[in-house]
Amino acid sequence: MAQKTAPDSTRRSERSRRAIYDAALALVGEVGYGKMTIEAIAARAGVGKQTIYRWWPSKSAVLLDAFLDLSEQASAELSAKAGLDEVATAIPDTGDLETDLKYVLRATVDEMINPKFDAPARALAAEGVVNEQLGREFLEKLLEPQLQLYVDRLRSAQERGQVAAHIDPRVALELWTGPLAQRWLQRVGPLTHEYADTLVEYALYGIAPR
Amino acid sequence: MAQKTAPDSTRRSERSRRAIYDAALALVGEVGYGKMTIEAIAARAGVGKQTIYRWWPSKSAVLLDAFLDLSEQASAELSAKAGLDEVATAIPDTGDLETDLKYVLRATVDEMINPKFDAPARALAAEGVVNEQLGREFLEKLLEPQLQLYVDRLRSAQERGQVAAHIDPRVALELWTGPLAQRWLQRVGPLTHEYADTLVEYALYGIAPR
Amino acid sequence: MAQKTAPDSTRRSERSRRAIYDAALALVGEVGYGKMTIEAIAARAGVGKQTIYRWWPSKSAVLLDAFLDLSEQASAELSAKAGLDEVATAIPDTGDLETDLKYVLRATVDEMINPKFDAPARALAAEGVVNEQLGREFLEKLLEPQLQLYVDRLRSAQERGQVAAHIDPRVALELWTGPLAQRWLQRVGPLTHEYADTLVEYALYGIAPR
Amino acid sequence: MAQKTAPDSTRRSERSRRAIYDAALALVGEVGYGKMTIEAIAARAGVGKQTIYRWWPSKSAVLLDAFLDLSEQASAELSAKAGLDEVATAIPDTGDLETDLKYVLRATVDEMINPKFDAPARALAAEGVVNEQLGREFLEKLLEPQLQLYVDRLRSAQERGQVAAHIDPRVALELWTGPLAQRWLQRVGPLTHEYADTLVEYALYGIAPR
DNA sequence: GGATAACCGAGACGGTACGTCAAGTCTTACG
DNA sequence: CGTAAGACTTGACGTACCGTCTCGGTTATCC
Repeated sequence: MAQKTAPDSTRRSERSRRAIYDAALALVGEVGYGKMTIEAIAARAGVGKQTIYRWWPSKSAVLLDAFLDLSEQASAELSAKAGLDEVATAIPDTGDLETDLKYVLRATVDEMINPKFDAPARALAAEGVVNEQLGREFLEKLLEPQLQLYVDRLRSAQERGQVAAHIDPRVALELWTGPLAQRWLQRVGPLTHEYADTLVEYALYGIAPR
Repeated sequence: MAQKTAPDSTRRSERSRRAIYDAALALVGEVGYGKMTIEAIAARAGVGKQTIYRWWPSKSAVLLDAFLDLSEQASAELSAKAGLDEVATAIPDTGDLETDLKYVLRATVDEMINPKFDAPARALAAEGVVNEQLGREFLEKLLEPQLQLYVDRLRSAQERGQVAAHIDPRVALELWTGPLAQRWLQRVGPLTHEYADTLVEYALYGIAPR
Repeated sequence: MAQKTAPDSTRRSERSRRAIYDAALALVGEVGYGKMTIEAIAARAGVGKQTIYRWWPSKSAVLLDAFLDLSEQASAELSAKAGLDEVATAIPDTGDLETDLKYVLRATVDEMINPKFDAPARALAAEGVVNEQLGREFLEKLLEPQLQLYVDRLRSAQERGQVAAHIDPRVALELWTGPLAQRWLQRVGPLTHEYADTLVEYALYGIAPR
Repeated sequence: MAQKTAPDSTRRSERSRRAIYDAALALVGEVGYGKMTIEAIAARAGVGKQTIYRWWPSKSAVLLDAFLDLSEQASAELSAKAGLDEVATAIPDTGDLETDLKYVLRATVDEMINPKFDAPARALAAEGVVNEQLGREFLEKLLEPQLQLYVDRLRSAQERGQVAAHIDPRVALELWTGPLAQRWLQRVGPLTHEYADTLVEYALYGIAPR
């Protein structure tokens, strides 16, 4: 375990961490990931470069943490606004799978379009494509939990006979997450609520005549 | 006109271009896109840096051209091996859509797994996520032609009543290209022939009980 | 009174001070003055950085004190070994100036050659050349007392008629301290006992034919 | 010969070199050697840092070259002013050693007092004390040639019987260069023309009664 | 004998400069 | 004129220390 004597996190400056997150998110939006530099983050955050290097191994790691923090805050806010005590952690289950999926997918589209999320998420996704280590972290911490919600919802639908018994939920969910991701990241087509609806219908009933 | 007196492409050195392509593809495989530098390409190709800057605006542009060149060569070779006079430009049409799609998707999986293609394609895809200009070019020159083949094949199937009339082929094809791309780029799950087959089945017949 | 509430020296840790001296002297010998850092001294001495900054204003001040301490110890030791109660504070006065000077200069050469003294003394001398404040302190605390001994001895010789009456002792002594210092610091030539002897002879009798 | 493929000096930018010399000399005077940084030299010279690192291994090496250049210019100017075709390369030889030495030593004192020379020369001397490699270069390129002039002049005097035959000129000259250097570098006393004269007299005729 | 103020070790912090790398531009000499 | 070579300015990299600033934890008097 030849670690470089890891820093003592109890003495960490909370104010610096917040400032770094804010600076990173602001910069990735303003100049893009490629031109975002650690020096610029440090300068904008009013922080020494070393303070960044002490706690993160790379630019992408900073941005990942900043984005995770942003996501947490955002979902906490959302839940608070909805008057809930706890953070919402599931896809709605009205009993009607099609309706529920369309609802969630429309929300997903909205998020993908929101520049506040788009810029950092896109940057992280891109970096993850090429940097396996980051990709796995991105997957594990952000994507996987979301995907699991679909798995749960699909199982519930299966129990009610709304999804065929032989279907593997883990594969099925990719019928809509895959296309959405592709339109988002590769700009293969416009990202609209209508598209989301169509996707749900095609996925549920197939494209072959019934 | 403030154009920088564009270079005269008739006097361009073919040998240099080839060497640059080879160097770029080799380097992206060896050190990855992020650590691939123009200087290294020039050095490895035995070429002056200016020769690269004269003909391409950026690292990603070089790699895109190199990869396009590689793709052309590869498909030419493939066609030649198959004893054909021309390059294959269509998805097989045996009359059975399911079989044909499975065939093509398995081939796609094989390509995605082949490191010779994976490294540069992945790098370009990643860069395209974040660099809109490059992304559009990547889409237009590489993805779109492939997608169009699916559109054609789906229309043919529609005519034969194997795909419901109300289905939009342009959206339908994303039911499999999307998930495949997601597994490839985001490592959401393993990329296998079985997965490709399952995808085709789900897409064709839906996940709801028939 | 904008004094920073000077620290209370009665509560000062003797053990820390000693450890700092030892560390400073060891380091200047091992890595040289330029590469000796306050952090390294603190680490090697097992001391917090603040403990150094509390008591000294700069790296050179630490080293100066460390060296003064070393000198005191050394001359105390020397005197003890000679069975004296007090520290020797004068140049021997056998009545023969030439002999006495040669004796002292040979001892000086020996000290200049001893690496234990050479490393820190050289570092301090160098720093003093460029840092007037330190230079003056070095001069006042180390050089001047030594030089005064020569003045005293020369006056004694003058009284006995061994040195011409019109000679200014304060200048005369530089006839040998100057050359010795130059050979030591600027490596203008080898530092040997023979050289010391020659110097004394030339200084006493001049270089013109008598 | 594991050199890092030394740069091609024929393509070197003369303008950059000059600007670097000027900047280094100006800075050493303004902020002192310790606070003079390579970055500041580069900035002041309007030059990239790499251009400095390409041609010199260290701050001291830059300053040494700058000072050598300054010295050359200065002595060329001096000779030109005196209406000479060539650079003066000897100590005057009027036949009277005492006069000639006093003349030269007074000029030396003037130079040591001139801040334009003092700042860089002092810095180099200090660095040379602690950095043997630089010290040797300083000695070889600057000091030694000066000292050799004294050797020549002394030999001439010896032939004429003005210096005793048994005297070693190489040692004798240190009787005045040593003290001068010590007063200059260690501030052991004031540097004046009178001091220079006294030194010559003591050195020539000794301090013992004749 | 318990409070309390200082020093102490440790080390995080905002900074500056380091020496290196590569970007993109410019100049030189060759074919 | 395109080219190989490579010096140039610029700017970011990741590291090392600077000197300042908490943070607990010992001492070490002083009530």
